[in-house]
Amino acid sequence: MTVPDRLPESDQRPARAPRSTETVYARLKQQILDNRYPPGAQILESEVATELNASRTPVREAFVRLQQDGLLEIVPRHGVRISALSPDDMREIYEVLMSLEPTAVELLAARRPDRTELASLIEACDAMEAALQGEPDLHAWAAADESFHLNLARLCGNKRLAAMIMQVWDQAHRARMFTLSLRPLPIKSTAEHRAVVEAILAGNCERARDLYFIHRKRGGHELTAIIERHGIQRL
Amino acid sequence: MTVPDRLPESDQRPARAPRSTETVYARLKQQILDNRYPPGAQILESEVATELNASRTPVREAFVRLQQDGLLEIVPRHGVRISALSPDDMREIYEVLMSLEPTAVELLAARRPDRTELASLIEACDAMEAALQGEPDLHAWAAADESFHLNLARLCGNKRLAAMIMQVWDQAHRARMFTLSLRPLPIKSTAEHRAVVEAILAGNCERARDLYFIHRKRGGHELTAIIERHGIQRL
DNA sequence: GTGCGCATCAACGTATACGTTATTGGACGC
DNA sequence: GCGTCCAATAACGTATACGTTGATGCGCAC
Repeated sequence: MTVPDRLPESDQRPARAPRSTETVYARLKQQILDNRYPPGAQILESEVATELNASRTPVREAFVRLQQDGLLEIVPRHGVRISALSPDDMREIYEVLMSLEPTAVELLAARRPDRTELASLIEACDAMEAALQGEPDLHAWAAADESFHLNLARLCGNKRLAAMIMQVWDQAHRARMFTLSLRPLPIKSTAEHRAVVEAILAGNCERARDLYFIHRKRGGHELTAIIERHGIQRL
Repeated sequence: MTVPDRLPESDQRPARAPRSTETVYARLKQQILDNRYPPGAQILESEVATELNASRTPVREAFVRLQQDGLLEIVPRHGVRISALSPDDMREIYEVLMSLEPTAVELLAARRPDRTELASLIEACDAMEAALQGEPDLHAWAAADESFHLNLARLCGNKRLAAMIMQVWDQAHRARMFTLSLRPLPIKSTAEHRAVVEAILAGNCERARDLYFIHRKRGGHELTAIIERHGIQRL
C-alpha cells in the first residue's frame, strides 16, 4: 500500500480496450431488464460464459455487481436466481422513490435551472404527449417516462442520490413494463410531469417537490392496485 | 419433510465453512472504516491476498463489492484507491440522509411500535446519555449514536431503505470519527434522539419526522462548518 | 412399495497460470 | 542538462485447473 502525496490527476486516456467484465455486466443487465431471463430463473455461470464468449471469471464479477443492484441473488453452490419482486418489494421500492425523487426535484429546482438545462426533461414531456396523440404508443410513452426520471436524477446535482434512484428504478423496470397495458392511459401522469417542469422553471421548489411527491404517490397506488386486483405475487 | 432451517446450537455439526470472499470483504471493510487504509491509499490485490491468506480471486470479488459500497475505486491496471470524501461528497451524503432517514422514522412511527420494539433505540439513547455523564467518552457516544441510526434503519420495515441508509452512513463513518473531537459536546444531539423516540411512541408521525429532519440537518451543518473552518479538502 | 444410504456428478469457490498493458528507469541523442 | 525512446517489469484482467460440496439417482434392505 502506498500513499501518494498527490492524488493522480484523472487524465483522459486515448483508447481503452473494453473490459470483458463490463460487456458481460451490461448485456446481462439488459437481458434481465428485458425479461429475457424471467424472474425466478436459475442461471449457471458456465451457461452465460459460453453464451457471451467469456470465461467464468468476468461472469462471476458481473453477477456480484448485479446482486448488489438487487437484480439477482447469488445462491452459494446453486448458481444465481433472477430476483422476483413481491408486492412487498414494490411497496419498498415506491417508499424509497417517494423519499428520494421529491428530494431530487427540490435540489434541482433550488439551482434555478433555465430551459436549456432542462432540455432533456422538456423533450421527454414532449415525447410523452406525442406518444398519446392518436393511437397511443405505450412503449414509446414508457421510454419517455423513463428518460424523464433518469434525467431528473442526473440533473439534481447529487450523484449518490441519482445512483440510488436509478437502482430502484431498474429494479421496478419489469413491473412497470408488465403493468403498462393494464393501467389507464397515462394522460394525467403526462400532465403531472409537465407541471413539475413548469414549477421548477418558476423557481418554486416547494411546489415542484409537492407536485412530484403526489405524482409518485399516485403512480405507486396505481401500480399496487393493479397488482392486488390481478393477485400477482411475483413479477 | 423439511429440514429445520437452523443448525443445532451444539457444535456437533461443524458450521458451514465461511466463504473466503466474505471474510476478505468484512475485514477489508472494517479496516477501511477504521482508517487503517487511509483515504487516497493505493492497494494491490496481491498485498491484501497475502495479508489475509487468500488468493487474488476472492480479493477481487471483495473489491467489486466495496466499490459499489462507495468505499474504494477500482482503477483499471492500477489497483484500487480508497475513496476520499470531498466537502462536496459530504454534502451529497447529508442530502441523501436528510431524505431517507426522516422517511424511515415516519414509516416506523406509522407502525405504532411499543417500547419493547424500540428497545434498541432506547438503549442507544441511554448509552449516549451515560457517555456524557462525568468525563465525556466521545467514542462510546459515537458508538451509541451509530447503533441508534442503524437500528432505526433496521426497524423501519423497508430493507431497501435500510440498506441505502447504512451504505451512505458507512461512507461518512471516517468523517464522523474525525470530527468527533472537533464538534461541541453532543448534548443537544442526544436530547434530540430521545425526543424522536418519544414522538414515535406517542404515535405522532409528523412530529417524529420533523424532529428527525431537524436533527439530521443540524448534524450536517455542524459537520460542514467544521470541514470549512479547518479547510479540510479530503477525508 | 418405501425409505435409507452410498456413489456419482455437476457446479461452484478458490487457486494459479498466462497474456496484456501501463509505468518506470536508463541510455542515447541533442 | 534535458527530453525522448525503449526495454524491463509489475500488476492487472482473463482463462483455466483443482478441490469441495450439495444434489441426484440407483440399489438394497425392510
